[in-house]
Amino acid sequence: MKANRVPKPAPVRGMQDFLGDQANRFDHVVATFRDVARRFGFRPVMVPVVEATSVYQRTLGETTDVVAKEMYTFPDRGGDSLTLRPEFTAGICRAYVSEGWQQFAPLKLITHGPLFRYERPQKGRYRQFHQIDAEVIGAPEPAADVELIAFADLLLKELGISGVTLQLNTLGDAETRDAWRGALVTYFERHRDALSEDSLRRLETNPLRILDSKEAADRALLADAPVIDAYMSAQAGAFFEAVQAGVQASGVAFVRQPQLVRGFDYYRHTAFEFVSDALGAQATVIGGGRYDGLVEQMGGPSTPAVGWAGGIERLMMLSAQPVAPRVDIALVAMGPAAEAAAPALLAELRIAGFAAEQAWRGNMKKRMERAGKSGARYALILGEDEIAGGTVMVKNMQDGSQAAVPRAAIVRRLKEAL
RNA sequence: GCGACCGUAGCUCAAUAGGUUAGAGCGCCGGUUUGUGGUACCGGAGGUUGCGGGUUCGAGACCCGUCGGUCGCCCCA
Repeated sequence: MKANRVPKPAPVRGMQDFLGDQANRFDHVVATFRDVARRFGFRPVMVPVVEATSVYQRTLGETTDVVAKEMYTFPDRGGDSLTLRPEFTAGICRAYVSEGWQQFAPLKLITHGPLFRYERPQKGRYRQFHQIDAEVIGAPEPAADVELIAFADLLLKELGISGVTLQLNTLGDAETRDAWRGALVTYFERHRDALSEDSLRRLETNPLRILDSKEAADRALLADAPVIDAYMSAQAGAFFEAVQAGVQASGVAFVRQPQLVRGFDYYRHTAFEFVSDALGAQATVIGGGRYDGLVEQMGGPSTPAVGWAGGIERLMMLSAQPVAPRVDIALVAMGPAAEAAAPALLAELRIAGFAAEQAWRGNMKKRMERAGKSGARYALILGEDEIAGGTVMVKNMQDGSQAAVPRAAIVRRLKEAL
């Protein structure tokens, strides 16, 4: 009889709970990321989930959607305006300046965690989502860009993800970008009447974005739109050449995508995205680029930097199913004497490095059932007979065979078997 | 913010064109087996059909509203 019905609680819109396979996949993406990062010599950095609103407002660009309508911004009890981080880079640069990390430059950093954007959720897009993130701060060399791209590429391979293509472009240096942008505006102004409604708005807010419009009307105009190469300064051109050569030499396949632009205002030079067509309307799995002016804009010294971020949920959707966490041993202890002896046996097994679990309740059948479901390789049966004889029954869960092993020899014997 | 589709046990779904007591599989609990899992058989618990209103003799099905979900637009990881 349910007296008072409490409505079933739901997670906040666009936020998810993970258990089982989902949680395993999440964990697997992060663990693989850490492992690959280690091979590239990247080190962890931790930064807050919340920053002063100004950290994002100024740097991402006032007119970008993230700043204009997607930030979780709220006043704290002291009246300061805070924002849940919508991306990693700005916060890391803030920390770099706050903590005087220039003394450690060049820094190769990784981090991961939740990000928040107030958007309408859909496939591969959530209000709380998670990213892995890699940044190189304090390196003007194209080799830094190359290494980051190789890092991302190897990560995808290690995750068993295929069918992803690397699109590479340059936005040039500040002069190049400005000149190109000006040419684009002039060009699209001339074709105002042919532009889609959305692109007319983009023309005012972020003209570069017209380049990746999905509207057929817009796409028809793109063929003759000015290409950045025509406005490229010598240095910017040379830089991009070096990046492309390095990526190629790393054995990473890519396609030049001259219409690739990125969402935030701080990007300069290299811009890239690893894209997939298996994510519904979302294409980008990992995206990044160079942001040479950002640290300085934060009030720090002039500092070149590059980085990328990858969506963990998106990587989870693309990765082959990871193996479930391995359980070596399930202990089935029956009777008061056995249950009293269980902790010591478990402690010994765990200290020896085994993944050992114990069923806490039920009759023998139930406990064996649990042992079977846990996927344990061996079940250790400890009952009155074993206690009396100073042994443990070791059962191979694959073939069902079992044998009594002296209690004192148990760890050694399991080490031989596993 | 806009659009389309969808809300039935814990989960995945069913319920002829409105018609008795809303079913099944999986999972869970118990039994066949008072010390042996993965197979099998038997039994059991578990539902205000998202919520509110309306139409009807009668609504899980139809209508309106609302909340939630999914997918798409915008934008992005």
